[in-house]
Amino acid sequence: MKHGLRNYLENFMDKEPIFKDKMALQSNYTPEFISHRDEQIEQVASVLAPVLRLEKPSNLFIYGKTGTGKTLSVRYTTDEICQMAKEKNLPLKVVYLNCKLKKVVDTEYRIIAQLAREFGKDIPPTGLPTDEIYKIFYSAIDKERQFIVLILDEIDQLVKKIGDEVLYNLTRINADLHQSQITIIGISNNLLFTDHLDPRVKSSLSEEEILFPPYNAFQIQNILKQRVEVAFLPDTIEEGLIEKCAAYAARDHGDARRAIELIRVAAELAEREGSAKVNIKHLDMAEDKIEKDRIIDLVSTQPKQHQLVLYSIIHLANTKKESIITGEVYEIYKGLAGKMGFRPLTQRRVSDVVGEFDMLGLISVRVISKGRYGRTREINMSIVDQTKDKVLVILEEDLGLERTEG
DNA sequence: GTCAATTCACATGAAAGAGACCACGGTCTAGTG
DNA sequence: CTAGACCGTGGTCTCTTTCATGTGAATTGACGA
Repeated sequence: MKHGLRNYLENFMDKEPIFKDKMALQSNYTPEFISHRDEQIEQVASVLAPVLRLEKPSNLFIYGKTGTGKTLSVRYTTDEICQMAKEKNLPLKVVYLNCKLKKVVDTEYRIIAQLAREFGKDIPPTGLPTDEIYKIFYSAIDKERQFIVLILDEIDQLVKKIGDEVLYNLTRINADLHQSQITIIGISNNLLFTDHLDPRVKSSLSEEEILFPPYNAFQIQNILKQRVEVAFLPDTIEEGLIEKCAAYAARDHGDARRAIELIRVAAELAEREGSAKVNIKHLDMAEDKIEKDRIIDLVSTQPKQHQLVLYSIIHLANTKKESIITGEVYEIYKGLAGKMGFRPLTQRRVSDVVGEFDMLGLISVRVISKGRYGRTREINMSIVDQTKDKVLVILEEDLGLERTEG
């Protein structure tokens, strides 16, 4: 056994490496040049540039689908401006906040606390009244003259979670500041995001707007080539693979991030397999793996009660041909919960849980009215059978259930 | 046959409670000089 | 005398429950041709 391991490791060392610099495929990597976004970068720059003349830039709202280079372009531009400001000794500070990172920012309190922390204030994770936090934050930024650019990435997530009140407060903050000026850049994946926003917030947030269109297949190809050159050793990628990969990614709305992840995972698989080249087969495997990993991760991190609801749904999906409705799920769930000694949640709650699964893309849900026979959700599994079985096993393990036949 | 009323089985909303967590300030205790 | 342990208070956060209201079309039943 010991020898086996040693052999394996030695083997691994001997093998031809595929990666040269894996960093270039990480999602937080900033390439030296950003392709196909010149126009947008220029626009961002032109909005922010006044800060170099000590004028407050307009608030900026940026939208575009995932993986269209929004974050990258903004960070790139702000970095440049920051650097220039530094050279000229201008008081500029850029704060970047990704609202998607749970646990960091999903309440009003936490956002402001996080912001205050950026300005060197130590704020407890909880325990203080919210307006106290605001006060601390205000005093933190207003203690010296400075320009602040606040980047709120995935701002749609934020509003979905806690509403637009924070944004309202933030956009109005300038009125209360004597020394400093704050500019907000909102980045959203959701194109329709501004529609259900308080009009006051909307108008002040989107003084300027920039749209990031999705990349087309050709552009993704370029980007991939660029990254691949940095990340991989020469001759490790099979002919035509990049094109194929770009085509995959372009198929689902031009997401460059996905394309890069795809090729990274494919290469990892190839490496593990001991293959010297990454080929189409690996790419296909990678596509499966990414999806599967995502789902499995999602499922295993759910709370027990949610898992049980999901288990009930899958169980029903396996035993029953026609589509599933909420009532059935709840019945099964209640039975199982009772058997396992949980106190079952109310139907109201389960209804929401089902909705959450829909949001996560594990199931797809449609509200239908069956006339006289009521109104309910029609539930369909949206994960493939193979993965579904795996999920079922995980759920059974997590919940300590016996395998139920059927 | 037509049309409005009814009815079902939940969906969807709002509010509020339970049980965590945490900071802060006051009080108590034990250790130190 | 003082540092640290130990409360009680007041605040937030998350997950739930409770109570209320909404809803879309199959079904029903009254009505007129």
